[in-house]
Amino acid sequence: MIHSGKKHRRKDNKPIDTRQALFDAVLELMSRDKSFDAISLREVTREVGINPSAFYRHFPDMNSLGLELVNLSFKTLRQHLKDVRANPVQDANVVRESVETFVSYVLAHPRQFQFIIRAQVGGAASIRAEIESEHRLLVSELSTDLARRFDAASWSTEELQMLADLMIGAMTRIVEQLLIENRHSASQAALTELAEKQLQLILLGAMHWHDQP
Amino acid sequence: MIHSGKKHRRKDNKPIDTRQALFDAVLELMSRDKSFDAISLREVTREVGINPSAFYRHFPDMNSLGLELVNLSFKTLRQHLKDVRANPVQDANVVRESVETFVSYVLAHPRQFQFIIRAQVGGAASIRAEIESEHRLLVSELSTDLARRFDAASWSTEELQMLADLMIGAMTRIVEQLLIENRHSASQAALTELAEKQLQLILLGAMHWHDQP
DNA sequence: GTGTTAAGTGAACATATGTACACTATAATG
DNA sequence: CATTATAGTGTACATATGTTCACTTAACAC
Repeated sequence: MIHSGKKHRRKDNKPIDTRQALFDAVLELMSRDKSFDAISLREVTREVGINPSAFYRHFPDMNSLGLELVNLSFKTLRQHLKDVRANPVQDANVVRESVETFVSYVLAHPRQFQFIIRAQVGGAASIRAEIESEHRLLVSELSTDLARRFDAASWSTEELQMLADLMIGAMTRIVEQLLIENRHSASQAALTELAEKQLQLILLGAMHWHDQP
Repeated sequence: MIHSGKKHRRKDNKPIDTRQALFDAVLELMSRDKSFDAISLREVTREVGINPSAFYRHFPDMNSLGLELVNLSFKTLRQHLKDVRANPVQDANVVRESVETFVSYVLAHPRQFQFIIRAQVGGAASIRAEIESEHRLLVSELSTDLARRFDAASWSTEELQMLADLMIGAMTRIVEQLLIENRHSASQAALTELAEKQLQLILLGAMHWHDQP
């Protein structure tokens, strides 16, 4: 008999909690100086407090866990960016505002970003590919945003993507330093200011990009 | 008795070769979809073809091997950059020339760069710290270069470092895509052009950085 | 030559890993 | 209430790991 309806769920949603706990365990382990593919299945179940065999009730292997975690992380990130876009900054200093809210968001979800950043270059090809495609999505979204702010006629899609890629790249590196290097608030302020200046410089370049044909 | 002179070496320099072979083995293994801290000591010795115990004749543990590999990789990279600086580009199109020679260099030493990029976020804190300090060195060197090309009076050291960091960051991301994503020459050309445009845009921004006080 | 020292071997160990299988408990469904 | 599918347990096994120790080998210094 094939179940076409909903899956069975406990009253207290225990299975879902365990699933989430497995995600959390991976994030927790990675926040303790480990790359994703150096984390063993048994370590994860140990962290959660379940039997190693129980892992297979939720994922066929660690790689699948990783892939789902990528999607999950990007989904929340994309939702946040959507919210930010929904009420755009009125202030004259758009860059300052944007960078600051983004930095706060990163610092509020450090483990998710740490996971993404490490898995992006660290692990298996399938996971890297997934992150790469999510990254491209972000670039596209930003470039359509930028299209609205710049002279749409003179900027080609490729140029806009080049610009968006540069901006996201700069922010990615800021995030890396924010999370991996050191976490005292002194350097956080410095990094925020660094990000602001770098983005401002990029925008300045963009404003003069089509000065001489 | 303490040896103050040279160490004993075989006629055919075998010990040195083995040491190098251990480095090579790590690079080779990392080029096959693995982060540094997911590589076992036994894997490395297996790749070289020696007994696991023999590893300890050369390094106390994998971490030390990693640290030395970082230094080695950056030493050759820094030497290359020094050579490039020695005969500066005469051409009007400095950016194009610089990017193209750098991309060729990266493609000629893919495994070293792959190692650096992966170890930078992947592994143990000590290795990350070592890469971070080497990175800062590169930024400093570039910023003194830039000081010569820009109006030295109006640019502060911090601003120069901000600019250098942005440029190196952009190139780092290009290297990542060059090595990790895909390696067909079609995308290589596209990435080279992307790098050129991004650097040009950054320089454009830098030229107008002090327009309005 | 003889002795010394560095490099490499082979076997052994305690421990960790992924996965399989039979099992128990429990929540939802009929 | 009886059935059933899901989540989790316990055990087991083959395999992999880091590290140790006693050993062989071979190059160089004398």
